[in-house]
Amino acid sequence: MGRIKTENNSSRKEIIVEKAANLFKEKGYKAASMRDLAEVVGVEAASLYNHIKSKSELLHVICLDVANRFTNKIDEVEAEEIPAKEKLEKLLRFHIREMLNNYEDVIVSDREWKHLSEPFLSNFRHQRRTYRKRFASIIDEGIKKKEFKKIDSSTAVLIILHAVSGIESFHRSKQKISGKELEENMITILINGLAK
Amino acid sequence: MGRIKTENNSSRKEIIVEKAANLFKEKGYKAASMRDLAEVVGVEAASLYNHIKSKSELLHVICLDVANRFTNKIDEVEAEEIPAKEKLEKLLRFHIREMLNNYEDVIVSDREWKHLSEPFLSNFRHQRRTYRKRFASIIDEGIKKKEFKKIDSSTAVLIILHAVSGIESFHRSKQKISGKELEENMITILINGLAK
DNA sequence: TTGCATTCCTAACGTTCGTTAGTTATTTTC
DNA sequence: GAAAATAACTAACGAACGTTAGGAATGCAA
Repeated sequence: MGRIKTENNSSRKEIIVEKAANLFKEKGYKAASMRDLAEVVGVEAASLYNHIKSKSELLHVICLDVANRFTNKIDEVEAEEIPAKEKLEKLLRFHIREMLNNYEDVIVSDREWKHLSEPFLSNFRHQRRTYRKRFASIIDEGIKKKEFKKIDSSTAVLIILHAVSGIESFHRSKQKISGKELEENMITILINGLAK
Repeated sequence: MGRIKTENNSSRKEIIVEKAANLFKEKGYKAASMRDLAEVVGVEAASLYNHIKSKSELLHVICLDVANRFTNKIDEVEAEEIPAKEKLEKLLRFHIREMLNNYEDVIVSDREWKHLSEPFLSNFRHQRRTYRKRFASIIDEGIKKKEFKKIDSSTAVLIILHAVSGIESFHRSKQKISGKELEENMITILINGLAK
């Protein structure tokens, strides 16, 4: 009867959530069963319920954590008194680094949030919408101050956020370039464009 | 005992596939049940099996059709003798228009292909990889001819393809701008960048 | 209008799912 | 080292799933 190994000051629940994020990313929330998760954790399925309330709680914890990370960052960036272009770059670099380092939760949050149960679904939708509006405001600010071209800011947000989420494929591919190179490439393309 | 209405020369199977694409897009492949689909089609679940072999066949038909549409287009574009920049723009506009007009299948194919069963999964993976390589080659060609900046072409492909898939959120939002405007905005941002 | 193919229905199958109950083993606390 | 708390186990539940079997209704060709 081997127990869950609890190392690095992390509780058993935290370990389960971490393994769940990995599993949800790999198979999708619906396709990942509690028995799958149990096997990865090294325990019987029923034992998981000593640490968590339900499968949906796992998704909720993951999504909430990701949402809070990005909300905190945009709070921080908005407060700085720097040009909009720098604000955008800081935010963009944060997105890229999150996708390079903590990508499992981010991908799950991005892709599986629809399966959240109420009231968390409504909360998440609201937080997401608010975040995008604040992001668009930064771009609008840059347009007003002639730092950016006159484009539709919500389209720009849409492009940026989805472009970043494409870093997932980078993880799967035989990475010919480093994370740092990827970051610089993305910044260049998105801010300065492909054309010479 | 109401039959499936078969209008516009489309067979009953085609109608089922169409409704399935819509349902898979809305709920995800795994979360969408055959009973859900039956309800949308207006029939009992078992009746669907007079027209299709299995649930997974539906996904397979959708993904294969999308993959073929894009493969045909890149065949066409590659054959033209025009600058790489124009090839890219043509391809990009095709992606955008597909996402504006036939987006349901495209989204499902993009997001749910992992649930394909063998050998279709391997085939799809191969076709996808090949497509991206050909796409990257067009960009590399542009770099060599000084039409584009010196960037990593596979990163550029990654950004472009995922940026386009973000058009899905555009469908959901109260579209303040038109499809045509969206298309021009995306072309501008991706090819010329945000910065002025 | 009869005969045949098609399309639908009801009923049910075997599986897998998330989860609970009750029990046993391990760790922590004093 | 006994008592209490924690975390694992086995067994099983009811529900939902994809799918099949077999029969009834419908549409089409003669």
